[in-house]
Amino acid sequence: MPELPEVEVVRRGIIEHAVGAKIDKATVHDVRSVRRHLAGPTDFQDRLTGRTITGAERRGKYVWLRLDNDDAVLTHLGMSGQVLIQRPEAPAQKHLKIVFDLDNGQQFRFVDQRIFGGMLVSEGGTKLPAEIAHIARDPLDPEFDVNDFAERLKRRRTGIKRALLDQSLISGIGNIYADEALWLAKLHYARATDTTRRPEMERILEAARSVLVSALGQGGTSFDALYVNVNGESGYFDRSLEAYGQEGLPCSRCGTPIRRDSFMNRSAYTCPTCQPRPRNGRW
DNA sequence: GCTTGCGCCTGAATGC
DNA sequence: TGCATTCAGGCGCAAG
Repeated sequence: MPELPEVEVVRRGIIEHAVGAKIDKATVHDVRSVRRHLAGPTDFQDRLTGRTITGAERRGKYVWLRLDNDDAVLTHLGMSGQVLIQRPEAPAQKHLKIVFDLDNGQQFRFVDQRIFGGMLVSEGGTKLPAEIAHIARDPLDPEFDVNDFAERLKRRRTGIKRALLDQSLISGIGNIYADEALWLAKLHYARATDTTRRPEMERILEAARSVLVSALGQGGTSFDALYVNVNGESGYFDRSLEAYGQEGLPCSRCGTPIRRDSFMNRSAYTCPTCQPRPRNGRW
């Protein structure tokens, strides 16, 4: 599934292959992929026709195209979304949802199997679309404010993993990277946020940056000239995961079998030795 | 205002 | 073998 590093790869690919191009025609093949564009698919298409793409920006796992009239095309890949830049004659993908015919001879294609992702046009949204004003900066963002994050984390009455997954507090961290970061920081997911001390918090941030940077290094390798890669697989899967999905396998630090717990209707993987469950933990 | 849980969606994996 | 059920995941929204 696409995580922050893949989204960043998409952004770079768009800059390389689509910025400067005019959208001759926009076609919505599945209305569900524009369900967050409340004015509907026809309005979505009309607003894009004739517009020139002037840039691509990212906040967390959202990426948006800047248009020459100050509108923005906000995109989220969800669980299974891909952005491809291909020639029109390339065969249509099974789950092709939205196509922009560009005047540079290419097509911008949005493909999404599970339809958790989608696109919308945000009026005047080139700087930061209003629809995602609540999304916090990610820990790699130079303007990420550590003190502000620490303060808000302290005020929470919840567990640390829930907090890491809350995109309004810190963005770009999904279930996989949350588990990896917590393993690296040697903290249990149920650690209460209000009692987390500053050094622990900095350990978590450092760990989160580390997994993101490492994945970004991997993700960047899989993109070529005509294909803006988001193959639906994280580059991070290329290197071994330490905790996520490793149930029963020995922890690489201490050899204790990794444990899987049900958590928020999902999974949480921990090393029971390196990441002992806190006495007053919170879910 | 904050926290928690549901529902969206498909296909692979699993169970009977 | 074939059908039915479960699971995975990010995020918006509603309920508590």
